[in-house]
Amino acid sequence: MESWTLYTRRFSGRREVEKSLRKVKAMKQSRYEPEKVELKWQARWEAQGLFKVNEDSSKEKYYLLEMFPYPSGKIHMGHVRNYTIGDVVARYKRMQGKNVLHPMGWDAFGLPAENAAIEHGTHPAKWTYDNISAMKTQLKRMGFSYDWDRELATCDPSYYRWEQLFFLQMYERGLAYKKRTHVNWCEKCQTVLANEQVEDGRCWRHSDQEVTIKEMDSWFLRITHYAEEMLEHCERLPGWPERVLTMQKNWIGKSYGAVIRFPMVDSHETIEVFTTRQDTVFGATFLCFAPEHPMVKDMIKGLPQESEVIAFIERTLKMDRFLRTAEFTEKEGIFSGRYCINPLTGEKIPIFVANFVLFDYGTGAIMAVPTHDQRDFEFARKYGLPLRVVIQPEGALLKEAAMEEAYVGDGKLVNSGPFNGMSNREAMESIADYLKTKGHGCKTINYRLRDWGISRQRYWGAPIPIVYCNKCGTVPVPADQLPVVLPLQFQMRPNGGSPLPFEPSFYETSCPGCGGKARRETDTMDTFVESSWYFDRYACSDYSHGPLDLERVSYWMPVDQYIGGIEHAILHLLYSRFFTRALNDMGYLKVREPFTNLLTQGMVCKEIESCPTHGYLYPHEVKDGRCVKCGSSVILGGSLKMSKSKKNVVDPQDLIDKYGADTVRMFCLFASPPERDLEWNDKGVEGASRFLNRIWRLVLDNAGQLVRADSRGGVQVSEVLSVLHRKTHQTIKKVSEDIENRFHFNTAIASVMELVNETNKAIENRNSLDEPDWSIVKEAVETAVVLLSPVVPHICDELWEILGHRESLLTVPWPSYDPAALVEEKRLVVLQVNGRVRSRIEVPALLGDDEIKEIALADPRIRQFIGEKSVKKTVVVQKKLVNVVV
RNA sequence: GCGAGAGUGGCGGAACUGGUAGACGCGCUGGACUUAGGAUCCAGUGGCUAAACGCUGUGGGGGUUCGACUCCCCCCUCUCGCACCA
Repeated sequence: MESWTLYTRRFSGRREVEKSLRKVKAMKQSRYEPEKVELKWQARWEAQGLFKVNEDSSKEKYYLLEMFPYPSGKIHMGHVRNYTIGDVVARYKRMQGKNVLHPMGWDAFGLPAENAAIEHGTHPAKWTYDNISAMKTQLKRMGFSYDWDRELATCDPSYYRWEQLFFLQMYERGLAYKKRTHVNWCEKCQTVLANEQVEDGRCWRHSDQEVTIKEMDSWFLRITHYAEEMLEHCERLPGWPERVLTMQKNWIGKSYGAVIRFPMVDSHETIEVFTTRQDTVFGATFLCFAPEHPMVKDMIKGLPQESEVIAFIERTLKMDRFLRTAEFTEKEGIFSGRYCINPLTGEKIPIFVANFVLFDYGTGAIMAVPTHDQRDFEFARKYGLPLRVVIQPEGALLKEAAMEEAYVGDGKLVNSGPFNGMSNREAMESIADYLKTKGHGCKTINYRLRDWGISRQRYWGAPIPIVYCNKCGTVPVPADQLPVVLPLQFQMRPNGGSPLPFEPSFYETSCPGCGGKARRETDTMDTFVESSWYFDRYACSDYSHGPLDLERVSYWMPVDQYIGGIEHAILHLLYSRFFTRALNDMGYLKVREPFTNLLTQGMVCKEIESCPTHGYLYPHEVKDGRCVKCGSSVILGGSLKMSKSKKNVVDPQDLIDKYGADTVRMFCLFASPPERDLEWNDKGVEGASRFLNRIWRLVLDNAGQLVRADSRGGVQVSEVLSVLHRKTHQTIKKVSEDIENRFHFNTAIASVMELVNETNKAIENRNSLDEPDWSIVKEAVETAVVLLSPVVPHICDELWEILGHRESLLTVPWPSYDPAALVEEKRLVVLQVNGRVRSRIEVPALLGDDEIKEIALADPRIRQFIGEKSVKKTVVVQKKLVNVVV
């Protein structure tokens, strides 16, 4: 109240009011208004078609790709970070003269569309296309330099028709096949999951949903055909992070061992087991089957144990797969009532069915050697099965009755007939050879990788182009009848199931072979199929004569730099590598590896806050460290990946509205190097905004002098300006190297900040600067603007224009530094005594090491620390440091 | 358990092949301008100390070296991936 009267009284005079108004008006004109600047340049870039790119054999190509998004509704911070990193590289490479392909599209099939359709009474297609349009607007608002002419959506028939063609050709080549199997079933998704999509026994997208086993007919892609090659080629991907390669190698899981055949008693059948320890075969005292194994049901038929065994199998299969095979789960099994013969000892040994044996791995049956395998040991002890030591360690004597755990180390063979006395390592080979000559088995290589099950009982996916005919059986849809269009007139079923099996207008068809009545396949493909080749299609997304225009694809592929989240380290990347090989074999591609360099960016994290009674809290629900609902003090839960459920998300749109896209881009890059997790910090965003305001003022406050000054004046200047000149070129060097060698944008930005700080210092007394001085300042300012332009392209283009240029910085060549400008006429040399800094001196740069040493030894502070002691040694480091050892 | 990565101020992070530890930013402190300041500018800011290029300091302990955040050995903690794979 009082201050208001004061205010009005003070400004009551007319002249004062007018004066202040003029001032405000002038201030407004030069104020940095991000939205205005950004919209202006986005419109201009678009009008000029600046981001469009064509194949040009005279230029070196650079294919930069970021993982395309699922159109979930709006972009999140993870997208912003991923795409900002990509955009900086794309713009940088372009300024370096490369022909850069930088496309964007939509991974548009998938479950959330179906769920949203049910929830909101809409159609998955409408929901998806609405989301695409909303997210596209947001991506454009961020100023990313995509060539939108190449945009694709995988749910469009013009995309998935080619995928259906690939499927047919894979079917012809035996790379796609159908089989009845035990599949992972997610009740929430109402569909099958691939092994890779099961995490800890739960659905990869429903962490609260346990995956169960169901028997079902499914289509598979024979990814195992390329297992060995994909494993070997891990060595040829030096541009991939080591940990991703390790995960891929582990997933393929190659192991060397042997298949051994155990003949059954009272039957002509033999049981095959896979083992990596054929050296212990003489110690195999029983045999175990996985409950799923089809042989079990046949061999127990009519036995007194039959019903008991079947009950055990059914009970075991109902259990959660993860729990059943978890390390801490007790080993359980049941005697089948049948026996087989250990082919090397000739002994009759019992056959069990056991919960811990995996049907998916090896042959689904194992020989059990309780003395030398911990699992078998536990099982044998529980069921009172015999033990026989066949490997004796050096310097100890194992006795079966006294053993408390299996001995899994090396040693000499005992109880092993002709192999007694041999080291178990040698016996690996010898026993394998022996098995082979006797016809009992052979050496083999086993992979953990299974074929890729792609059948999904879903609506919102690409139909599998197959028809079932009573007469002709399974018949592929002829290529000229593609696409099998996913009809859009159906609604989702209320329980979430696919309408396709219930819609005769879809599944009723005629057989392409005999013309008779036939039924279409109603399963659709796993959406990972679409993302396994979208990067190829970007090269020619308008091509309509086939899936890929070989000429254009060959120009662009492989992707030079792929950028995305670590969460795709196995699934998407492995499938893409498989598809690339298959398409190469089918003649569609000339490359065998899709991605030369891979950058996996870290997650965007933020501190979570929670209340003991109200759970996770949004920031606005916390006041002074207390929950606004109940007043309890809030618990800080550490920094975790942003997620809606933890209420720690930051909506990029809010930030764009408040600070502008450039600030958001800048903070994402400045907060941490890309491969590390990014810790969100609202104050840090303000810091980024502040810096942009500083550089804005630097240019606007000095616009007159800067525009008038000569570019690159080389005249002799004052001390402070020669430092600035050097700093300018040092910064060019630093920024170029940081981007080029390691994508460390945080340090690149930091060094431009230093340059700006230095420039501000140099013009502190701007009235004393003369013409040549201003040309040095101009060089510094322009360099800062150019170097920063890949990071914050809008403000830089605006400043560039203010500085008197016409073109967008995207078309300006990346600057190179002048090595001569880096040379310093003086150098700071650190003087140490016994490794401790005791003094610093400035010496002329031309001075030799010997002279520097002399000066150092004469330095009063150094003399003081040497004192009475004698100098033992003096180390001189190339004009940088002198260490005197006493 | 196995594999990979990481531990640096109050915080995010620098220090690239061993050579001034803490660039840059945030925060904080003091000051300037201002009716006001959550705007802007200036100065300071690892700890200890009255102060210093004095001591101390990069998870802990040892080692190599004239010199170690950096290399080697042992230990601790955290993150991620894999995990009964026969």
